[in-house]
Amino acid sequence: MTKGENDQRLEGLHYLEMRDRLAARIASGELKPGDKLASERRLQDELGIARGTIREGLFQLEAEGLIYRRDRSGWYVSPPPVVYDPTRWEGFISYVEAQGRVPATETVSAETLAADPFLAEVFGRPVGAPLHHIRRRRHVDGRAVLVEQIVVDAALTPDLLRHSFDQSLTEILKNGYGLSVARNLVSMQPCALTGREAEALRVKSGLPGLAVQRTSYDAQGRVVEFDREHWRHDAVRISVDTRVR
Amino acid sequence: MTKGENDQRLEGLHYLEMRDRLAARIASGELKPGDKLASERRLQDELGIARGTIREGLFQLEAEGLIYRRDRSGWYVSPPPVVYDPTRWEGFISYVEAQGRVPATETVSAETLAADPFLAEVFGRPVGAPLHHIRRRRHVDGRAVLVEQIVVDAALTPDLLRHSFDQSLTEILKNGYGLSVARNLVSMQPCALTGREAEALRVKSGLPGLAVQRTSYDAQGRVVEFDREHWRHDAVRISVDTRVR
DNA sequence: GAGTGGTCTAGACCACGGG
DNA sequence: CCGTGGTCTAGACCACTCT
Repeated sequence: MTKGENDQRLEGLHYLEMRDRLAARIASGELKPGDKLASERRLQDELGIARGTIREGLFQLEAEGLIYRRDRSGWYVSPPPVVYDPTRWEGFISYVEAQGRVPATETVSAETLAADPFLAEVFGRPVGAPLHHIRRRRHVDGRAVLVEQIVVDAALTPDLLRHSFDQSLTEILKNGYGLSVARNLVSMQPCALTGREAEALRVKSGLPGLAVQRTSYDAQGRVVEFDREHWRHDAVRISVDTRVR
Repeated sequence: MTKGENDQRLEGLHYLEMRDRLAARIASGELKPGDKLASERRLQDELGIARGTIREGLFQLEAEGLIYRRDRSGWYVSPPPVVYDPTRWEGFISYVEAQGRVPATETVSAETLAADPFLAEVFGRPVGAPLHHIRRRRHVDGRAVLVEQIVVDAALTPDLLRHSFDQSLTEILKNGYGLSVARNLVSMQPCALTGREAEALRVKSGLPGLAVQRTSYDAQGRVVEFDREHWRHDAVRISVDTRVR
């Protein structure tokens, strides 16, 4: 504390100090998206701070979306988020590409299940009615950013599961079944990624995320699609443009 | 681990174990919104786990929005979030009350400042044009849930700062100046509450939050209001209902 | 096998809240 | 003033990744 060697003087709290210093190096462009940070034990030695304190600072930067971790590999500078307008009926693939990023989709599972009371209510169908359930994981520039579970009414989309869902579901519904969307009901809430979602995104349980739930209706008021998405919190910015009713 | 005294056996990781146990007590209703948890040192003794590990579990529950802390007072069970539709031109006060909760507003500051280049661009006015800046803190049931900075064009709202802003700004703009909103551009991003925002909300720096930015236009396309809000992540759920263009 | 982050312990002192 | 959470230390071992 009394050695004036570098700029090592710590004015305030150690972890905020180190957070600010790293944030400045990222903002200045000295550290660029994708760059790997020094390991926690290296930082520990360099800064003369206990590892727990180092980690406290790293968690803050992670919460701010500036850095992220790859399990047991290291800490990396985050790429910029993609902008997402959940009210628009255009697919993930098209808006990610429009932003100059590389999207990818993986189908985790696809099956037809009987409607439970909640989904029966959503679709306005009897309990037990067949519904297609599709789970997908989606990537931007090679990083998994969201997992989603889509439910569609099997009565409107016979043989849907014969398709490949690694491409655009939007296109399949439109071209294959003449279904298009006239209205979206979207709800979003910050959440913690845990259990199945955390595993699928390969993040530590408890990382902040964003849960998005969307119900899409066609012009006749039928539910075309019911979608639950879990996003990495640092991967997305929501943007909505609306006329006031 | 080998004593079968209670249900104290730990199957997995200690902090996830304790998170799940507390989450279950909250879900079951044994712990209700507003209830205070046992202190960290009490939990340490009761569960036979180091305090750092206890805290790790508490942080997870905090990230999930199930509990929150009052600085150096203790941990409490969170109340349910309020539902917020940022595209609607109705005030905080009315939608909070409509949900059976008690809103409150505090004006932190109100001043007229010259437009910087960014705000000049937003308002389509020259740099240096006078803009009213209003900072407010808003509460639900006595808990501070958001801070906001509102900017309005002084040319459209002469003498605006003579009003009290502890009431509805919506009403003032409509009744006092005939300004109403036809279009909203809203952008949201998970963030970390730090510095000024964290202080104002009296939360620890680094707590996850939601940053909302809204630009409101009237029917003539003039910018009526530019608003930056920082919410506690556990206090709000966003809901949007739109027709597809 | 070496290096990384992930988990955990057992202490310590501090700053602030509230009775 | 006491109890609380907030910060910090200095270790340890584990599970996984990467090469």
